[in-house]
Amino acid sequence: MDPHLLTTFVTVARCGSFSAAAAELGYTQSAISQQIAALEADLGLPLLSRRPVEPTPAGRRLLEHAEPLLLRLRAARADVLRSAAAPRDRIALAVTPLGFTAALADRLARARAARPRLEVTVVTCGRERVAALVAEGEADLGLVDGLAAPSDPLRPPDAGPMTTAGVGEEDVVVALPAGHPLAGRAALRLADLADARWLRTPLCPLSRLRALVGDGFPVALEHRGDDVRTLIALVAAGHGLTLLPATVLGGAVAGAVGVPVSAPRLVHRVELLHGTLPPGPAADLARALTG
Amino acid sequence: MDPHLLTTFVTVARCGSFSAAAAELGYTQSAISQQIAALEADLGLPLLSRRPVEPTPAGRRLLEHAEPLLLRLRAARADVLRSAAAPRDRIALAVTPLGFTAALADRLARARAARPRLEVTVVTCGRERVAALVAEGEADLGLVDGLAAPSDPLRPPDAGPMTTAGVGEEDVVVALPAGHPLAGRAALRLADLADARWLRTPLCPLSRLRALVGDGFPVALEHRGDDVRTLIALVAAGHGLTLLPATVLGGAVAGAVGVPVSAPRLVHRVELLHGTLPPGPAADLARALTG
DNA sequence: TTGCATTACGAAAGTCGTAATCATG
DNA sequence: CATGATTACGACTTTCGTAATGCAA
Repeated sequence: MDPHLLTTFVTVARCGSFSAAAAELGYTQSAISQQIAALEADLGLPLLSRRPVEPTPAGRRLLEHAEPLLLRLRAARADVLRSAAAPRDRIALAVTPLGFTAALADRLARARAARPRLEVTVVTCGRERVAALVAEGEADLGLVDGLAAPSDPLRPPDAGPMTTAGVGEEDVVVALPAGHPLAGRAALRLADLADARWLRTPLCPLSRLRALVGDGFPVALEHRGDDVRTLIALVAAGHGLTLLPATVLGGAVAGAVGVPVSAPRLVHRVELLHGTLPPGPAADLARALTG
Repeated sequence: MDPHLLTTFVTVARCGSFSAAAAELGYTQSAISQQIAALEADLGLPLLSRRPVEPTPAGRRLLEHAEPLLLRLRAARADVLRSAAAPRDRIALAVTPLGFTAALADRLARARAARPRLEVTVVTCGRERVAALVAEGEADLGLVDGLAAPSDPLRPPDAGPMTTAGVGEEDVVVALPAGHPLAGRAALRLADLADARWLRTPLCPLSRLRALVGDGFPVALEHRGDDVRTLIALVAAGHGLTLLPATVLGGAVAGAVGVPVSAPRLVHRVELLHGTLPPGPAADLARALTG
């Protein structure tokens, strides 16, 4: 179970081909074949069926372990290296699209005012990638958002030991087309909307919604991507509903209306993610964001 | 960051000596020296100070990552192997001393009655070890106990992906010497006992208690080991207080008295731990224990 | 001097690439 | 057949053990 072989294995599984994986990893077909053979010999199990190249049941099981394992390995390496590195005046912030709220942007601005020389990079990406970037030390701090019961933690993806701290909670609204029969209501119960058609979007994962509220929430349309304006346009055009933070869809925006959720009590929560921070700008910024 | 080198590193760090680690791992002194050198070269950092052999700050950081990482690696391997193995009529159960309650023993007995050919092994050990045994597949099921707020999960140590399920909660009592001024009370508030002297014992971790109740609970005596009778004897002799499940210290036992805790609301909770179980005796037993 | 880590070096094993071979759609 | 995985084999690299060397109590 050499990580080297594991990396090759996940690449082959992803590519569905030995030769494609060889090209991607800069090896020859033959080397890949030998590595997979070595891994299979080590475990005493076939991991891939050939022609077409697909993981066997055991291979699928290994895949589930391998990715997070390799991530943790990179994270450990990065953390040790970082712990010995000199603090730098460059900060990288990884944020989910709805995680970087106006309030947090303000706090960041105030913190920067006190440290004018501080270079800041902000990267927007999905929650798993945020966690991975923070774990691997590519980002010093991460901001992930999600639905939660009030003051409940978010449970970000496990990418190794990491500190989390809530940095903001705000109300949640149902995004409805302006002409929707319920658009005029003062508040809505989510249970009453479980049979409506919903948008599947990374900005509001339906799986999370079902875990918090219950079954239902059938998918009307899938939206891939980060852009909130696209999402609101889809809602406005009646393709389906979604949930958004109240500050994002305050009143009526571009043909969509946000109606507060009265039950169950839900909040849009933002959490700060970081590894063990050495004293320096990153730690200061973490304090500033925590408020 | 080869796991092989990592294993060598943690062994050397634990032994505090290259030669002792060499003996333990079945290598020569020279090989160990070369492996540590390779790891240090890979990270570009000194990890051990020599004479005496002690981890450097970077080495300490690496140690924190290495142990759980290696555990997860073994766990992944075991899980893949297990997923492909035929179900066997032998079950191993890893339990913490207070995790294997009478109620659970009964459920186990009933489950065995239905499957007379089932061989069962029960291993008692600490919570980390239970988690590790389950993760590595040495045990099919684990039972860990701990203090928690009612219906709150226990958060067992992270040893890889694992399913947890509550299998029992019962009240908690403060164990007091029979002659203690408070021994006659119907109930006690823990906050009032924060200044009393407490026993440090793995059966009731004070760190957990402090996290749930607050600071205080100074240590009067440390007890290492699993034996509840020893613990009760220590309480009876006035060496300090501890918390126990109500069924363990129901009335007065051997000079100690259990007084219910009225505030905060705490329970002694037992959780079942297991990996993904293939259909078979282990899964059946898990169902039986869950009740 | 003694115990223990390091270095030098040769033997053994492992890993990769080239090229031939094999299997399957 | 043709595409793509496997096998054979040689070159190179890595890793270990033996033995000599270095170093601090």
